[in-house]
Amino acid sequence: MRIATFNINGIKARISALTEWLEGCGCDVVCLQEIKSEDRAFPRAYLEDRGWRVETHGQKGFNGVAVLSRLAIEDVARDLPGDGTDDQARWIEATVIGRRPVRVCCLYLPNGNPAPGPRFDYKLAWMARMRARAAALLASEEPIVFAGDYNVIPQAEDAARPEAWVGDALFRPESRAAFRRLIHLGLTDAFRATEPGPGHYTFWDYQAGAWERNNGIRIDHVLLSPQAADLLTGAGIDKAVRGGDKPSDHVPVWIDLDA
DNA sequence: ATGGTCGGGTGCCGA
Repeated sequence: MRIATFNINGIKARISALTEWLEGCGCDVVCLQEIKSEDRAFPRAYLEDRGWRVETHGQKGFNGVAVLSRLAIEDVARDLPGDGTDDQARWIEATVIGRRPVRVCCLYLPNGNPAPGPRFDYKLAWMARMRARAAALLASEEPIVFAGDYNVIPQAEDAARPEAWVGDALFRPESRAAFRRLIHLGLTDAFRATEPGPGHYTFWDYQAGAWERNNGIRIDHVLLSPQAADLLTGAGIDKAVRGGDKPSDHVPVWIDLDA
């Protein structure tokens, strides 16, 4: 089972590039972030006609997540528990049925800038809520995948120019510590389990020729429960997508599970 | 549309 995560930065602007990538990626399940669309405006029928089951959790204008699946989907849940006043569409989870079922959580973690400030407070509170949700799911001892745009640069080696990110909400010690608290639950960073070392990025800013200079950061991650990590056979970053026509500023990250 | 660049809710704001 191949599962990917891709922050598409707007479904309307990305439908062509997304379709082209979907047709060649070999994915069974795709987690999308920043669909920037209400559910009723999402091109559900277009994707269903191409063989995908579609579950969305959108809102007008920004944020928004979706799960596409070639496999049967069960038990879809929207919103991250823990704050009934949070109306931002950043979380959807569902069970996909391969040779065995896998719980897939698709997340768009808050950016948090400017930091410090209320946006940064919201990011850290959201990460604490995610930790609680992950701990609750881990009690099932089933394969669970947490795939999405984490808006966290875990280590200096995950940025081409780490010095440029000091003080940014994506690289502040509090954000990195909260990411480590997720890892310390027993989760595995699937890409890092496969590809150690510097020079692997998933985001290049549209500004200042970041792509041409390879000035990237690794902020899109797939974390695995121990039972999912047992099934991991490969992981990768589809870097070439960034050089295509009308690209997102993020590229897809994928994993293969023996499931 | 801006500083540099994209996306959308718009005539800017979020990233």
